[in-house]
Amino acid sequence: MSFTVAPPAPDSTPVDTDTAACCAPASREAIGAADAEKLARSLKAVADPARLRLVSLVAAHADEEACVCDLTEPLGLSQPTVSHHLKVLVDAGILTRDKRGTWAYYRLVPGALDSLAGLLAGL
Amino acid sequence: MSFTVAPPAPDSTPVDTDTAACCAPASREAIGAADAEKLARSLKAVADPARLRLVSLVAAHADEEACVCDLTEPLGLSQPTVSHHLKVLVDAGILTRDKRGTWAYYRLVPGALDSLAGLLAGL
DNA sequence: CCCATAAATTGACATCCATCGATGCGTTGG
DNA sequence: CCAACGCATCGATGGATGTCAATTTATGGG
Repeated sequence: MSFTVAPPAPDSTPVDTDTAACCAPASREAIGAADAEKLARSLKAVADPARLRLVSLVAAHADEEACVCDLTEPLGLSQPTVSHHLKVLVDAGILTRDKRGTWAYYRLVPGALDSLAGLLAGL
Repeated sequence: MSFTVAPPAPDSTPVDTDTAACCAPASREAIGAADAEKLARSLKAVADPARLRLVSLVAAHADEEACVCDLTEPLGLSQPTVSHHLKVLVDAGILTRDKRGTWAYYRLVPGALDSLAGLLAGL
């Protein structure tokens, strides 16, 4: 969604050519620093055992939505910790939060994981 | 910490969760704790701007291999830092190292990124 | 031999991060 | 109106992590 793989910078930076020292030159453009940082931020959100299990637990639920009370016990973590991880996943655009009454229901953002996986495979 | 998170049982189908309290029950099994930790370790290796750019730079090279001397300057990081990141990527099975003479050439492990992406998308 | 180069290792340091207990806020039910 | 419940936030803390300067190791050339 927000990741533009194409480099927005037309290159005021002279991409060298002078060295040609030990290796072959680049055949295509690599990822830009800004895109790398953005992609890394998204990957960091998923690169945690607890958060991976949270995503999996939410995806495994029958109607693909789950409340915190259902996620705390199978993880073996305290309720504040689970809330923290869920907030990270929501901020990263992986999950959505929907508070109905006393409970907060989380569900997967459709295509979010696939988008991440696609960007990773297309490096 | 009243109980250990990782059961000694093999990883395939460890838990049968009793039915939940407030929400719908799980329709399929979620990822196990051991698998989550292993996947998280691989994802952590890639969840860093510098390492993402390293992977991209290596992949972008003409013969898909690059030495440290070619990677230090475009990253804007010191040589020890680049060496450190490359070691992380090699340890994670993303890159391979091949020292020829004075130079060390790094290249992508075929299918490593796709495998990671597949595991991520299949959560 | 000795020096120059390439890369890895070490040690130190600052920052980030996962985790918890305690607390606050909003909702539900009696 | 008040107690109970679900969840978020706060503050603290121990451990992991990214970064660099200095040093070490290994290779090659004069």
